[in-house]
Amino acid sequence: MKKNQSKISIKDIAQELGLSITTISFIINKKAKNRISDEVIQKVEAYIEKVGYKPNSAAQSLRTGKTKTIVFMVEDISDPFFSSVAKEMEKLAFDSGYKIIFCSTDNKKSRAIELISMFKDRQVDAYIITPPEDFQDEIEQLVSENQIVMLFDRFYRDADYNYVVLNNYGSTKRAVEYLKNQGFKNIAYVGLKTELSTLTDRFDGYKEAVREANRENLSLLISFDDVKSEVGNKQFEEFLELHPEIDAILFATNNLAITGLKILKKKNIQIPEDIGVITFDDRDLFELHAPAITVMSQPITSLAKEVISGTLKLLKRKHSIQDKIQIVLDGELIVRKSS
Amino acid sequence: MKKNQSKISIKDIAQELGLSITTISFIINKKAKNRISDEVIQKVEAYIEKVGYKPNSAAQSLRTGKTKTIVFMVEDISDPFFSSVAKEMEKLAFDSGYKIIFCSTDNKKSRAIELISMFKDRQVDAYIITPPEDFQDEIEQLVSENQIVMLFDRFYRDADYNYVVLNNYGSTKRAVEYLKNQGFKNIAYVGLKTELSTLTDRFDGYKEAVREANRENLSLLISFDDVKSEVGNKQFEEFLELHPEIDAILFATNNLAITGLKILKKKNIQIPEDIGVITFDDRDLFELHAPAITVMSQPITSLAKEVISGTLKLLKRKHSIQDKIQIVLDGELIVRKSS
DNA sequence: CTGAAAGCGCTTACAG
DNA sequence: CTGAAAGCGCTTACAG
Repeated sequence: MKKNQSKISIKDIAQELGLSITTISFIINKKAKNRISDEVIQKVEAYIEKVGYKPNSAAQSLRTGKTKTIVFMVEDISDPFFSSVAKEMEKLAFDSGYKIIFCSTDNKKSRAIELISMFKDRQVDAYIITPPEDFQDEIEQLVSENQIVMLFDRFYRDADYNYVVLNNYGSTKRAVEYLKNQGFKNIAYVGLKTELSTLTDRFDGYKEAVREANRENLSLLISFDDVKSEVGNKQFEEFLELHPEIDAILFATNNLAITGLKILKKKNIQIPEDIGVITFDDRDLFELHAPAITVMSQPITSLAKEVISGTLKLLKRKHSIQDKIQIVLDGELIVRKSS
Repeated sequence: MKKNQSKISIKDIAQELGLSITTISFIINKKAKNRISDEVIQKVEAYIEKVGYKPNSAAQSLRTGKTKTIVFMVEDISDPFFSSVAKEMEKLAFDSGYKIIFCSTDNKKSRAIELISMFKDRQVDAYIITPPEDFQDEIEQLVSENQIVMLFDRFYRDADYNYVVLNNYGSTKRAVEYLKNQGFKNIAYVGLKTELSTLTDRFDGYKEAVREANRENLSLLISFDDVKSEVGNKQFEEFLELHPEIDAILFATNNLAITGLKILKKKNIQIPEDIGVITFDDRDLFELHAPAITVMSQPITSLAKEVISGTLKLLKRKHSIQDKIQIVLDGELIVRKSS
């Protein structure tokens, strides 16, 4: 009883009970129905329970080629949006017997390539990927190797992959229309200079909304790497000075909003009296801010559920040539004082 | 060239080059020195490079008993403190050939037990654990099974395990002394009702600091589960009403501070005029808050580095009976407007 | 209803 | 300096 339990193998059990390893294996894998007598099943299951036997997963992987592992490659696991999704996903995956390995690309293509190459050695069963810029060739390569790939947060409009994303276009349009209905006239958009669908869709949604309202397109696009730097701060300041007519701003990401709020505070601009504010992604920061910030919140739990259930569905499929899983969810507008 | 590269095995290479798999294996594992001729080594390495061969990790694991996997069991991966540490750890571990699996216990003992049992099947090489309450027996069990265990963020003062933690006692004492020097008289402590060393050490540091200053112990301890609920809010409000003399508050965790700041705002209490504020853990929220909040920040990068380098050191050891790795790091006081 | 045996892809003690 | 072979712990096609 005091022996190291991880040393018990199927062979030990077979020997102990006077059965073959075949029989034990069938019972463990629930493939015993109509093959093994109930009496034997009972005896084996009781024994397994008693000694706390757990199959060696390395041996199973070697034999079956499956590792029961899913990689979740995000932009940045310390970003509250991704870490919240990760937490929800983790539990769902564990409950289905899969473990998840998280990794961050920092939106760097080179890092993402490194990571994928590393995980190929480890033979993971599926990839959930938040691709960085200019990454479609790598995704295509992975798919062509018959790997299971699920895109998350961003996708490629012209390609037929599996994905779970927000309705960025519609959610942004809705946010702008809300600001318009609140009486704001000159609504600006502060976004990222990037080809990622998440951001281009948001920008398109904004442009369409102002076009429909016959208003001017007042937009500033900042490079990803500049957002948290002085360069980004300066660009935003200059943008405000160049367009004194702006009376509301839609920030396309929570990091942009944080940068923007700092500058607005520094310039002593009152929210919402001088400028109304709304941003993507809810964070407790926005709720606690004075004034509290209106947000277009992403449905974290639903996104996580769709990603995992979609990926598990793909893992169960026999052929990869079936329909793609393509899910688009709407954001939720949470109105606070800033607008 | 277009063949599925994951199908290449050591056997294929041996056959192709007219060598034995032994030779190939030695070269792959850098054990070829003084055994294999340089000429052969060169030839094999070139071929491996050319075909992009990667060893099958399941087979390696089965053979060696090592999985090159580390589990990092945190309280909550969506908490900014843990996700920031996780991100730093991830890179360091990957660079050493280890992958990390994150999981959250939500400070629930039952969940933590489930997770450990699950990872035992997977035979991970090491456990980095942020134990929930009343978990010492489980840690002891794991250690007695010769598993590699590294405690993080919290530890057991009376037991000799490996750990990397903050100097919670000293850092809290320093924070209180700073408030005292700023002229605050009645400094309150808002903490958690728990036996976790992190929190008891912080509370002890506070108590010692007020004792030395001949001031009263003004403290409120809230249950972990109540922090983000109405119960916690009410407890904090009542505490303030009961002690109108309080002119400064030290929050022991960032979540407590968020709750507290919401209430202070609601009650229209001015910071720092009416009450000075300082909290543990830095978050951009605190920097952006009006006024910006003074924090006792944890050295995320150093903590992550110590945890990983310590764990890797343990993994390299032959005998588990050597000295424990026990690291204590100081917090950094970042002074802002709130104090 | 049950079992003997091959084989997944490695590592390494042993032999030469 | 190089190789034949055992064995890690499973799963499963095949035989009875």
